[in-house]
Amino acid sequence: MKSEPDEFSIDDLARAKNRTTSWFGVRNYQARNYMRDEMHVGDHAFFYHSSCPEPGIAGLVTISAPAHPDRTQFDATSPYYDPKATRAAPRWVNVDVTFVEKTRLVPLAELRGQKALAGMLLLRPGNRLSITPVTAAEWNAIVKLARAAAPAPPAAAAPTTVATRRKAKKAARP
DNA sequence: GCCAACGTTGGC
DNA sequence: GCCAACGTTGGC
Repeated sequence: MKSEPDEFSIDDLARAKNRTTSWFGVRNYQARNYMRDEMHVGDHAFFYHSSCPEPGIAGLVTISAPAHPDRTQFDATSPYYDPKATRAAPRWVNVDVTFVEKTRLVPLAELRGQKALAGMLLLRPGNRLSITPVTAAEWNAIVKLARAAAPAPPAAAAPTTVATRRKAKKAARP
């Protein structure tokens, strides 16, 4: 489950009341359907930080309430307001998620390097879905990764190319 | 900030 | 139902 940490991070969830939040704001039918049809109380999920300097898996959560109408769709002051949704016929639902554990940040690039995750939906090129299913094998592989030490960073910075030096020089001009 | 890859909208 | 235009996502 993706969230932009600027909006709501794993630390925000850890601080939230009952360490729980409604996963509001999903406005994609496929992602909604996963919450509505596939996610059950007690299921586990990864908390993924997206659209940020270091995208990747940041922690583990559990589903603590089944899908119910997303309140923000009725709130005209919310960025997630949907004028076509009515209380009689809500269009958007969300589950509740509860904090389980903050892990080390497992970067997207590291996930991409894992053979065991080659088929993972999250990593599929062009994938934009904010909620995607995880197989048991993928779950286990990632939890193992998260518990392992982070791989050592490269010993030295990448060598500067002529092109990037030119660019830097150009940018430095008054 | 750029851009590729999608999803949604709305005219026809 | 088609499809072009437009908006959004999200990595880089």
